[in-house]
Amino acid sequence: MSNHTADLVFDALGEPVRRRILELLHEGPTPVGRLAERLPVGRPAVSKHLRVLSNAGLIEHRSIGTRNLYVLAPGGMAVAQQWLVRTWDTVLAAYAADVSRASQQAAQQQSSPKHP
Amino acid sequence: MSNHTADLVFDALGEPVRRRILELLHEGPTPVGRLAERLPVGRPAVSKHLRVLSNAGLIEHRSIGTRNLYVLAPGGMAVAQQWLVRTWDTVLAAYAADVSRASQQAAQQQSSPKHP
DNA sequence: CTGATTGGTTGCTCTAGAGTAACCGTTGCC
DNA sequence: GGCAACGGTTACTCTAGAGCAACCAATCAG
Repeated sequence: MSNHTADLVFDALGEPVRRRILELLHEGPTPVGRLAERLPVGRPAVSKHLRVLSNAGLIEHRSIGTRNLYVLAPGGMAVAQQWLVRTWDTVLAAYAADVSRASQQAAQQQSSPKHP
Repeated sequence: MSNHTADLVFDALGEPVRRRILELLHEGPTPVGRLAERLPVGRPAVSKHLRVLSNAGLIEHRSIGTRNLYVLAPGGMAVAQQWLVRTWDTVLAAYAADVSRASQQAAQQQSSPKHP
């Protein structure tokens, strides 16, 4: 399924510089040199980050001559949001119920089904 | 601002073990020992990950005697979704498609650039 | 009180990966 | 053709952090 894709996406989003790259790309298509100018890292590091982001489906690149313009791609964000919603789905639905039930369990302190 | 909070959230989500913890907590409140049993790491590592997740607002913990039950918290997910939507706002406008609607449009087999 | 269980913390090792410098390939312009 | 500019890749170093073993603190049962 898209589980491994979610792994790639969140692993890519787990780095601050990569998030900054995405924020910079939010302004529009940008070549690598421009990104490196506005980032506290060099161009090789930016290239690596761009490769990771592209592999995760978060950005796309189009080669125009000797220049590569990078743009945001919606696929990665869709995967991330789907994972977030899927993980928190039942929690958001039954959040209040879990809270009150946990309080009752705290008072009773039972239901300890453990197995070696 | 909520920007540093987003940094905390995505940094917490950037680790595979932490994402597994969140998936396990999706099933309901769970103590630390139970998490360590189902994870490929020991209890000290789980404790550290739980601290990071709690610091990011992704989980909450409830001390019941000598047992600590951990549950998912909705605050962290809200921050993550807000950051995602904010970053991809322009892109979503450019593609003129919502995320959930993109799936339906993909089902209708429109000639749009899609990828697995 | 004593023993047992659960959870958290500390000190330590070790690996993944982030960053850089140097080099190479390609394209565009004269 | 020759030259400059832009990007990507490789080899290498170095640091952040993930993991574990051991120990400590707190709680409940008898």
